[in-house]
Amino acid sequence: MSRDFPGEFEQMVLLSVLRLGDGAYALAIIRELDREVGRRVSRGALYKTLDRLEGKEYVSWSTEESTPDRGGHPRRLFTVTPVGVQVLQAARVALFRLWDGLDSVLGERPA
Amino acid sequence: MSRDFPGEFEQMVLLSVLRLGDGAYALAIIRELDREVGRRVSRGALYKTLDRLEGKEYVSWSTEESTPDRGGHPRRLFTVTPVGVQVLQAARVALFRLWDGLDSVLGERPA
DNA sequence: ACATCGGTGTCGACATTGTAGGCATTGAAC
DNA sequence: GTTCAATGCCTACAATGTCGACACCGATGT
Repeated sequence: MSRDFPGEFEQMVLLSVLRLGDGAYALAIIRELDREVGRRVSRGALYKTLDRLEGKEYVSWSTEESTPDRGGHPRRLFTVTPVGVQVLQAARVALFRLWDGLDSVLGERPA
Repeated sequence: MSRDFPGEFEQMVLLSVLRLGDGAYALAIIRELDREVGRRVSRGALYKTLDRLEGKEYVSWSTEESTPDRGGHPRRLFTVTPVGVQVLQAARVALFRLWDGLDSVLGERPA
């Protein structure tokens, strides 16, 4: 029984994938989250979430073709599916609705 | 080991409590969530979340003094603590950061 | 009186999401 | 050929999300 609303972390991961464009593989996502919002997560945590997002068809992926400079597994490059984008839009709309009128409490909208 | 980031639903509940001001008791919150973002939850679900928020000291409450017109337990009136407000602010800033630059994908910011 | 109903809050159980740490693989560097 | 770094994968556990059933008590009917 999948919810309509992605979890808090799922949402951030989806957004990071969007931001990274073609470079969205796991380690890059981790760095992005750390850089942008100071969120530190382990690889295991991230992969788990990515797998779940894949299960809900919010993301899909393909392995990188170019030979990995440094060995090991090839990178998995993620992209957000149209459904994933929809869900993000819906989540954003919902939050804006709830934030509306609360500027005096929460402060001005961040730039 | 409490996280810094409130869960997705926790956040919405906190926002609803803020919106409702003094009228923030459980049933009102449920109606608010349904009205604003179309989210339907049972009372059990909500109380559980409110209790957890209390545990983290993001909300506090007091029972309504005025005699309840219709019997039963007195209403619990919730308020968001300063810490709760802080957390909401932080969450909002984080999301704004991640949304930044994605308008072409997510569409214009909702009013 | 008595049963019923409607608005409350409470509890116990289970599903989903969040999180870490350790293992496996392979090329490069020494 | 040993070590190291960059990957991905798996198992286990913690936190959050969710419901349904229960208990309480005033009002309202009968």
